[in-house]
Formats: sequence, structure tokens, C-alpha cells
Amino acid sequence: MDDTPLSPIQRQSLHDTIVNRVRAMVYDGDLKPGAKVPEKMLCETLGISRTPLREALKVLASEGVLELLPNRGARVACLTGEDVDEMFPVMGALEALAGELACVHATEADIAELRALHYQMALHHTRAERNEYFAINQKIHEKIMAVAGNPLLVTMYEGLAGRIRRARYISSITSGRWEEAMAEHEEILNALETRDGQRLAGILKEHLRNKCEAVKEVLRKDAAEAASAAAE
Amino acid sequence: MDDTPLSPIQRQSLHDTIVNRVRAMVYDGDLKPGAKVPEKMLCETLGISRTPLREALKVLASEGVLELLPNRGARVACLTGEDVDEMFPVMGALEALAGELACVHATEADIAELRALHYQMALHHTRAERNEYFAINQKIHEKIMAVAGNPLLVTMYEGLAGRIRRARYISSITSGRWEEAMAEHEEILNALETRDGQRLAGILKEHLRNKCEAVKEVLRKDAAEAASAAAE
DNA sequence: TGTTTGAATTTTGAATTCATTTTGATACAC
DNA sequence: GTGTATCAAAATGAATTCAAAATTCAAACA
Repeated sequence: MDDTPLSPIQRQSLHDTIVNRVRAMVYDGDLKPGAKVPEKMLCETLGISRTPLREALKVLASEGVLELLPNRGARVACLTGEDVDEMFPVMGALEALAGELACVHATEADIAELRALHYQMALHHTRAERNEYFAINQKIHEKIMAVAGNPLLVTMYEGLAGRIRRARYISSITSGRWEEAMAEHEEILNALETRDGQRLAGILKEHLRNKCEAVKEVLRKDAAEAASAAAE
Repeated sequence: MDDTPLSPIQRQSLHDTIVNRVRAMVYDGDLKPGAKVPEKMLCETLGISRTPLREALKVLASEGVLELLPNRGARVACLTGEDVDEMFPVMGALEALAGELACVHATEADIAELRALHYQMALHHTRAERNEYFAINQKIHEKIMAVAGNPLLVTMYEGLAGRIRRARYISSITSGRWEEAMAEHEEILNALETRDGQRLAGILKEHLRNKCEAVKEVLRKDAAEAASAAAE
């Protein structure tokens, strides 16, 4: 991460490295939801022994990324509709807080950066470039979080956002909903520019509520695909 | 937990047991903030080997209860003023959400229970019974969380609340602030009874903001005590 | 042919062992 | 007397080993 001459040497413990590696494997889809996580195979892949790997699995389980079945190993947690229904209100509350704080703490430079991101995203929208749109979209939400200036808030939000990241990326947004989302983003930018924290909080909450439906839609599609794949 | 004849037998893994035991030791003050966590000693106390203990320490570190110093073991995380400043806004957002949801999902029985708790707490207030007051106080907030009907919300809130539990219990509330807190609780009950989610959310947020100051006060007192103890 | 039982294999849980790093103490130099 | 260097002891990080439970597979039986 940080390697400026004066910063203390980063000695990332093996354990931490493994946690991050395995988490990345889950988020990137190398380990599919519901799939068993074979200790032996992972040990060989990563070139480590079971002890640090198992420590990492326990941590990831406590994060909700994996679930541990007693005496039967770990499997990748798969998101149910109920999980998403629980996660989104919480994420909404956290984003709303971030919006409020951002309106207080944002510098003019921060707002300028968000404005630039917004219009870049709008461009991708008009060009119907979904992947690019979603990438910028995520950056905007991350930037608002960062500007809020509350590291704990960021950590907690990222923990939840990570778990649905795959679904958000692939999000099969309808063109109607896409228009709506862009309109919401116009409002988000506007609220930020006028530093209207309450309004921004409200918009973000609503924005997330809508996104929730989109993610659940993807989830249903995934489940259907998995079912048909299993039938073959 | 659940031992009805038909439920599967609950086999809590050793690892989970240890996580809970050590976390309890921290919350109950058996392990003091800033203190090193000696692996060897704990292994002997709990009658286990280092492997499962170390797994537990990693999990507790990821929860923020402990911090791991590379090659130098674990220590109990001590709350700084900044930590509290970060935690309370997040807790406020989560409680506000809980309030909103509670107004939607509470049954009349739930509200009756909260009303009973409220007036019991009011009694302890008039009698100036601090410990009893705080115990009921916590029960009320837990009940609102429970009524919200979002297990994830509860988990995340408990994670934060646990870390400041000690400080909240000992909270050296001034009599002026105590009056104010009771008035806020009157409003909380009232908002619930009228199922005014927005208002309840706002009150809870404000309530938490005030509590934040009280906790930081305790923290300063603790730090001062620790300093004078070290000087002896 | 289908089901069930039981042994062999694999996998997981936990203890032990080994290697590395840190810590603490003593001796030595200045 | 102070500060540094060196070495011993302790603690930590990670691999290995051992024991347990679960899974697999084949044989026996209905």
C-alpha cells in the first residue's frame, strides 16, 4: 500500500495476506457461492500450511464471507433474498450518514472531483456502457464515504458492499431503472453542491432501496441459472 | 440454546466457545484495555492448546476487540476519544434505522413491553438508582433493536455497543444530563406509541449524540486514573 | 435391483513441534 | 556511570503430527 521512505516497513502478516487473498477469490468469483472451500487445495495453491489458512477461514466466517459447518469445513456464503433484505437497509443507513457527514466535511476540491465523476458517469450512461458506468458509480459512492471522514463507517460499509459486489457489477439494470438511477445521481450531486445533508441522506437511502430490488433480481437470475446448470 | 426434541443437537465448536469466552473477559474487564493478552496463561486457564486460542484472537482482532502487533502478540484494544467519535455516529445511524423499522414492525404487545420498561426505568430514575437505571436503559435499546426485526442490524449494533459497554455502565451521568436523558426517553416512548418512525429516528440519533459525550467523559476519567495509578 | 451396513479413506479439529523474532540481562567499552 | 553489544530466555508464527469425525465405497442382505 504505502511505501513512502519514511513510513514504517509494512510487514503484512501471513495471516492477513491470506485473509485478503481468499476474500478476493470469493469476491472475484474464483470461489463460487455455495462452493466448499477445500483446505488442502487452497494450501497447495497458496503454498502455505493449514494453520494460517484455517485462521483466515475463521476470520472470513466472522465477516460473513464464509460459513463454517462444524466438522465439515467451510463454504462460501451465498446471499439469500433475506440476506439482501437485511443488508440494504443497513447500507442505506450507513450511506445516509456518510452523505450527511460528507456535506459537512467535503472540501470544494472533493465536490469538484465528485462532479467530474458524475459527468463522466453520465457520459457512460448516454453511451450505454454498463461496465464503465458501474465502475464510476461505485467510485462515487466510495468517494462520498471517504469524504465523510469516518474510517469505521467506511470499514463497515465496505464489509457489506463487498458481499454484494459481484451482484452489483453484473446488475442487469433495466433501461427504465437506469434513467431513474441517473436522475437520483443528479439529485445526489445537487444536494452535495448545496451541502444539504438531510436531503442527501434521504436521496441516498432511497437510491439504495431501489438498488436493492435490482440486486435481488440478479440473485434470482443467478439462482435460476444455477438450477438449470445443475439439471444438465 | 434450543433443545426441543427435534432440533439438531447444538455442537458449539471449541473455537467459537473461546471467542465468546475471551470476548466476555474483555467486556467484563477481566482483561483490561491496553493489557497484553498472554497466550500461554490463557491456554492454561482455559485448558486448551494455542492453536484454537490463536484462531480466536485473530477473529477478535478482526472485530476490533483486540489488536495484533506483529510478532508481539495481542493486546486489548483501548478506546480512544477518536474511536468513540467514530463509533457513535454509526451507532446513531443504526439505532435510527432500528427506530424506523420498529415503528413499522412493533406489535401492540411489543409497545406495551417497552412502556413497562420505560416506567420501570423512570422509577429507578426518581430513586436515583443508577445501576438499575442503566440496566433497564440498555434493555430498552436492545428491545427496540430486536423489534426492528433485522438480525444483521442487531449483530452490527451489538458489535459496537459491546466495545463501549463498560464505559456505558459506569457512565458518570450528571444529574442534569440524567433529567435530559429521561425526557428524551419520554419522547422515544411517545414516538413509538404514535408509530412516528421519522421522529423516533431523529430522537434516537440525538439521544446517542448526547450519550457520546458522557462516554468520552468516562474515558477521560479512566485515562486520568490509569495515569495516576502508573505514577505510584 | 435397491437398500443398508461397515470398513477404508479423506477431511477436519486440535496439540505438538520447530524456527524465527523479540525481549531481558549481563558484560564490556567508553 | 552511562551506553552499547552480545547472548540467553521467552514468546510468537507457522508447519507438522495426531486424533476425531465425516465421507466414500463396496459388500451383504432383503
